[in-house]
Amino acid sequence: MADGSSFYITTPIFYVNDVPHIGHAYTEVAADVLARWNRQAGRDTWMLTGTDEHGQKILRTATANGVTPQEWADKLVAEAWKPLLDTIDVANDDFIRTTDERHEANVQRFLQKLYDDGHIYTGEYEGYYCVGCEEYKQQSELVDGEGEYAGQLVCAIHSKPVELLHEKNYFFRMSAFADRLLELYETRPDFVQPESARNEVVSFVRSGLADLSISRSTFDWGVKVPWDESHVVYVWFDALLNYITAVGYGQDDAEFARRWPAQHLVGKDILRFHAVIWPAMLMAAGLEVPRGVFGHGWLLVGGEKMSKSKLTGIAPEQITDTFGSDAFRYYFLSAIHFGQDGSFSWEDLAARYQAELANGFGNLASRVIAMIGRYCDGQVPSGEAGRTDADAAVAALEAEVTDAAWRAIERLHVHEAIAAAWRLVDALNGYLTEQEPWALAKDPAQRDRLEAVLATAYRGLGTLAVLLSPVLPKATGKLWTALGAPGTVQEQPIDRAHEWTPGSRVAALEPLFPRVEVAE
RNA sequence: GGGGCGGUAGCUCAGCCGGUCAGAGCAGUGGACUCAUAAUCCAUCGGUCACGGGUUCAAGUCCCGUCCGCCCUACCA
Repeated sequence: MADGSSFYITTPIFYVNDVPHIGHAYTEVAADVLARWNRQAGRDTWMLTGTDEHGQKILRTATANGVTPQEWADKLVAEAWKPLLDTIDVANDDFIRTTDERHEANVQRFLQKLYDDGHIYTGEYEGYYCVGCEEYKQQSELVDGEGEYAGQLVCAIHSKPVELLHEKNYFFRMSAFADRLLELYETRPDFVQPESARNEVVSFVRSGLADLSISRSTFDWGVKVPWDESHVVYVWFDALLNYITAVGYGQDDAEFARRWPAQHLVGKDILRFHAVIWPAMLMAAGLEVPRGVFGHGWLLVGGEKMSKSKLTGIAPEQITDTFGSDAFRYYFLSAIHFGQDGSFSWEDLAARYQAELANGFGNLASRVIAMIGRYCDGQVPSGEAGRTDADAAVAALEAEVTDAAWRAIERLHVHEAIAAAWRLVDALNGYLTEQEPWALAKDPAQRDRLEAVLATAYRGLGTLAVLLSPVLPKATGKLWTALGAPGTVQEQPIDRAHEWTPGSRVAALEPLFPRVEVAE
């Protein structure tokens, strides 16, 4: 079970040039559920998210829009990225921007230390640079252009011409850390999850690591290299450091010691930055490597990957406007095996909303609350006198799923945790059908049994409220109120969900997941 | 070119070291029930397990090849 230990979880910081789509929201929601769950289990929890605001692409976009890059970033943070967190009900503890003073100053501190310790050298770099990708491309990543770009080499991802750049750069001796990285993957097999992601990382590092160019001098929108202000720090090197600058690196040792190391959650497309470059940077600085890096899958829409670069995304509001934030959270975290790619479709979303949330959980809550209102005048019965083995079985299941869910969360298997809780939803619906409290209510002689059945259902419902509160914070909050239970549902120890304290009276409950009329 | 992953009921997916492995959920169909959001519960229809070979007493489950989708990673220019 949980102790008071620290749990620090991060999402990637969003590149402000993008428009939020459900892929971004998926990562956020996953991190948020893990954070809420750990927090509710008594761990000293911290969830960080934020924005990545430097780099040539943002400079160019801002210029094209006639504003400074800072103004551009401010606008997008205020109008797109922070609102996204509200849209999907994310309760992050902090939001870092790479333009924050606390970040920039300590990126410089970090870099200076690496420089002083001999991990950085001056070199010459020539290569094809894709502005869209913010990185130099290998020949294999380029294709011949078509149409207006015929005859030129273009980036395979962006289909835009690359530029041949030749610049003096500062290089990070990443190659020196290959052996230590391999040892890390070896001794901590769960450092990179899932297994498939780990295998790719290992084979990548085994094939040899090159040093990393970490500065740019062709533009100036970035953190200045402290010993050479004609250079700015490479945007990825800058961005990765947010995970430590946000928790006190360089300026609050106590806070840093309390939080670090973090569990990182990333899309598998940026796994390498987090599982190779980032640990190497930390090793060079003499800091602890992350607790782990989990690379989740992509959301497939119509069989195709949703793309950050191609802006083929679906906006989260399209879903939450109709189904609500709880349904958004539930759908993506339960329907998709966390770590694997998952198919999204409106049909599937609507079907699961209806079958699982409305008819399964929501209706269960309605019928139990309604029966206590009707048969017990709203008084929560103790039910002690009429218990049978059936009630003991439900109680045992509550304990079992509570335990199973928590074990799943500890392994970051969110979908398993939800599935465990859902076993209780199904069991309670079945229990009610078998026990037929509505029939018991017609016979005064069965009064004790009726109260026992309703008490058992009531208890089970409360356990569900606690267990599902990280995933369905809004609905379980309403349910908690209807149950008349003391305090808030978020205050209940989730690793002992089945031990919640019942209330004395139930209150009316509106449908938690109203039926949705679906177009098409 | 190498490496890896996937192709199982209409849909989304489980099936570890070969022997009730042909499954689950949803959808569909039939029935029961009425506390509840026309809900719930029970039963049931449904698959040549991508394709072709092979190993074996026995293969979605191992081997070889082919096709399709995807990921990682080279080389030549």
